[in-house]
Amino acid sequence: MNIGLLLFIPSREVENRILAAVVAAGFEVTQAQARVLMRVGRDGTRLTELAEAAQVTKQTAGFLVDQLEKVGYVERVPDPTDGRARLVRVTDRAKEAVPVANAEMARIEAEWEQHIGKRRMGQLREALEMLGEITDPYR
Amino acid sequence: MNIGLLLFIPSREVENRILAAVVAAGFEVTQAQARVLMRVGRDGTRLTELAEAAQVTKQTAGFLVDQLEKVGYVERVPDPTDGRARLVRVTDRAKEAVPVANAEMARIEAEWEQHIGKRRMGQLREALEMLGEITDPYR
DNA sequence: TTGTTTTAGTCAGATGCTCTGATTAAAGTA
DNA sequence: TACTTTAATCAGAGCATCTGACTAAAACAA
Repeated sequence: MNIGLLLFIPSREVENRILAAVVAAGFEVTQAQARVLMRVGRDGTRLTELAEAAQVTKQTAGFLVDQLEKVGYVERVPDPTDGRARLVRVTDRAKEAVPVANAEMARIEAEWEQHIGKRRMGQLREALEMLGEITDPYR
Repeated sequence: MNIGLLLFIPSREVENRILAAVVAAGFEVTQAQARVLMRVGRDGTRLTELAEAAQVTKQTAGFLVDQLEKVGYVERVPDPTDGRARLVRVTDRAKEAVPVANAEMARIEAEWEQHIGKRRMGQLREALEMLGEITDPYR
């Protein structure tokens, strides 16, 4: 079986379940918004960086940040080091979603480990981290 | 690092590169169309089955099959066993894309094996196949 | 300093993919 | 036969994404 599909299936499982958990906890956010939100750093991140990290155009990132801003999950503040730029920052309200997402992620990992064993989980993670070195465009 | 993201990055790499190779070979097809096309079986597949396999609604599958039909990559024939249904079949023209996709897949796997080693590739595949047992909704 | 080029972001417009809800026709069932 | 389920389509809508054009600030070159 095609390794692309083998990778895709569990990755979608993770995405779907984490989003479902966050939505169930009362956060109204879409998959696309979440992908952008996930990439916002501690001290704020520029739109251009978000676009690169999420693999979308600046326009798309801007569109999604507009929506996130409208519902109060991010805010835009001026970048003190560059008059053209603004920093996107996660609000306290949105930060409350983090533990929800982490808990679901831990649950998924536990289920997987239960099924394939601790050893194989370790091998899986090791192989994926190394693959990231050659497939991740953001590092 | 989040294992969902670790899985997603190489899976996207595979999808992007295979699509790019197929498009470069002169086939005009989109990612969404390709995902449906990939699921059409040897002797034809019903729209409903395609929708399930590709994780989309029947309407979406129908929309994509319409486009694929328009450019001549699939055809719809009556299902002899059920008057309501029709079978979607891949045309000879579209079948020519298969070796192109396979060649690119082989190239990717070779690159990965070069980077992480044969042993880890084997472990990766084994772990993913086992994970498929609990995460793949179509088996 | 002034002029040119690059960079950060936005505006406008279009397309593509996906969904929900309603409908038609055939098949299966009581 | 009458009812229910299934396969597919029609109609309408929303979201995500893109390309191209633009503005303003910053960086750089002469």
